Formats: sequence, structure tokens, C-alpha cells
Amino acid sequence: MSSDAPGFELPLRLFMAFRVLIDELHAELARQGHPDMRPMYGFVLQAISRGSATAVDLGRTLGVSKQAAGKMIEALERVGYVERSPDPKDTRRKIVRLTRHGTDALARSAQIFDAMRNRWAKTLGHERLRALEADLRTMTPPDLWRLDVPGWFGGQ
Amino acid sequence: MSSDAPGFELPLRLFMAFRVLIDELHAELARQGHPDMRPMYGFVLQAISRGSATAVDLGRTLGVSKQAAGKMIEALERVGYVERSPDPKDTRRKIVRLTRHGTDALARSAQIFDAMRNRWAKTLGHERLRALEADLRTMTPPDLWRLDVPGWFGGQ
DNA sequence: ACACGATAGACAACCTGGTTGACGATATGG
DNA sequence: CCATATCGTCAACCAGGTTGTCTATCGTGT
Repeated sequence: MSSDAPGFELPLRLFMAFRVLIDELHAELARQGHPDMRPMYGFVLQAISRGSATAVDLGRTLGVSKQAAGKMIEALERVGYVERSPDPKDTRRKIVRLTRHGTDALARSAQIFDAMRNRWAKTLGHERLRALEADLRTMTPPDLWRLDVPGWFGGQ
Repeated sequence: MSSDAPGFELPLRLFMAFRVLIDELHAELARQGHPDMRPMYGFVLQAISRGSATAVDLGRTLGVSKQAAGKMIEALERVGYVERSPDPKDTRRKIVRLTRHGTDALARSAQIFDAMRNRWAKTLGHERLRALEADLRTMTPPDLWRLDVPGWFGGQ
């Protein structure tokens, strides 16, 4: 009865589980030809591939300032995951899109995530995993992509 | 029955759930007289209260450099959560301990976490929540306190 | 036709939280 | 008694974020 976990264990375990998955993902990505990949990049690449075409755009969908988004794009450009080209329709804008390398990173990430989920399913059982996912969905905001991952440390 | 979630949803939901809890904690802490509290501070205060008495110590248990730990202590000292005093047995060391304010922050955090867990239990049901916690425990390293929270962004 | 407001991107200065490397002061053990 | 290890600090740097300001361009209303 009084064997309930203390309240602080829940957030800690959630975070640890997240870390375990993300760390594994990046270890595997490094093995598969993406040593430059960083935790943050995945989110950004995903946002770009889902239609964020400019820095302002990206900032909006990521929940950060356009300047932060701009820096992110710059970093991704440096390591060859995205490229920018001027928009002929609007010369103020520079359109960002994934390079082949960036697309590859995303595809491999998806595949690795699926593999990791399968491992969880094997360990916990399909039903338990589905229940876990459903419960997390219940307790979190619906929009999966509007997590402003960046900057939640730093606060304010 | 191909309705399985894509692999990437799991880590995202884990992180969102973590964020939801932490954000709520800090909103509530701010209301309860701890507006200076930040996500990182909780972990550090906890580590100190559990016996990390010096910067080197703290760095070790937190998994960061002694310099980073020193900066953390400095910041906590500035907002009045810890205080330092020279160790008479070893004049190189400065012993850190929580102030009354720091202890209060920790106690309130624990209480708020418990309240949040109760809300989860109400929504999901006790059994589901216990199952969720058990499953997370299964998939994560056993030592709850050796999550090197800081610096997992930044990478490398 | 044009002036004016809104927008895109860039630059600068700053914050947090991390890193390495170096260094002086103190402890400690052969 | 001296070599070595440890503690704290300083300095320089990095990643990722912030705000504020600036220019160039777009698009709209009169």
C-alpha cells in the first residue's frame, strides 16, 4: 500500500528513459556515418523536412527566436545537413532544405527509433508499451512537434 | 493492428512528460516563495543534501567537471540556497551545505512532486501509473541519482 | 504611384551551463 | 623532507539560447 514511488522518481525516470533512447540513437548514428549528429539536430532536421523553409519559419515551429533558428541552420549547413538558396519569389528569404546527407540522417534516425521501440516492446510486452505510450499521450500536450526542446534549460 | 506508434514518438513523449512535470514544479515553486529556483538547481541541491560536501565531490556525483560544479555552487550561493565554510580539517576544502532556504526548496519540491504524481494517479489510475513507473525502471539504469542531467545537450 | 508598415535575415551583446588547461596552496605518504 | 595528489579558482572557449537593432525587401492602402 505505502509502496508507492516517491513523486520525484517519475520525472527522473522519464528523463532517464529519454536520455537512454537519445544516447543510443546517437551512438548508433555515429556508427552509421553520422558522427556529427547532435541531439538537437534531429528535431531541427525534422522540422525542416516537415516544411519549415526559412529561419523565421523554423523558429516558429520550434518555439525559439528566429536568431536561434538562424544559428541552428548555420550549424547544420556547416556539417552538411542542410543548404540554403535564395527565394526567387522573395529575395529577403533564404530557403532551407535538407541535403541528401540530411535526409539520410533522418531516415536512419527513424529506423533506429523503430528498432529501439521494438526492443522495448520485446522487454515490456506490446500491450504494456502501448499502454505506456497511451498514458504519456494522455498527460502531455497533443502536438508532438511543438515541444520547444531547445532552451528549456536556461529557463526564463 | 498496424496502429503502432512510430518509434520517434516514444522519446518525444517521454521528454514532453518530463517537461510538463518540471515546468509545473517550477511554476508552483515560484508561487511558494522560490522564484529563483531553476530546473538544474533541484538536482544540485539534492546532490548536496545527499552528502556532496565540496565542489569536487559535487562534480563527481553530478557527472560534471569540478569547475562546472564550482560555478553551480557559486550561483546557488548568490541566491541563498547554499553556504560555504572552510573545512578546519583540510584548509583546501570549502564545505558546502544547504541553507534553511535551500532545505525549504527541497522539501517543497518533494511535496509538489507527490501532488503531481497523485494527479497522474487520478487520471491514469493507480495501477497504470505503477505499471508505467515499473516499466521505466526496467528500461533505465538503476541508480536514480547518477543521471548526469547537466550537459547532455551540448554533447561531447 | 508611392509611402508606410510588416517581414526576413544578420549582427552584437549578453546569459546559462558546460568544457580544458593551468596554477597556487595545502595535504599526505614514502 | 620532498614528491605527488588534491582543492579551489581563473581564463578561454563552446553550444544554444535571449533581446535589441539594423537594412533590404515585400505588399498594401490611399
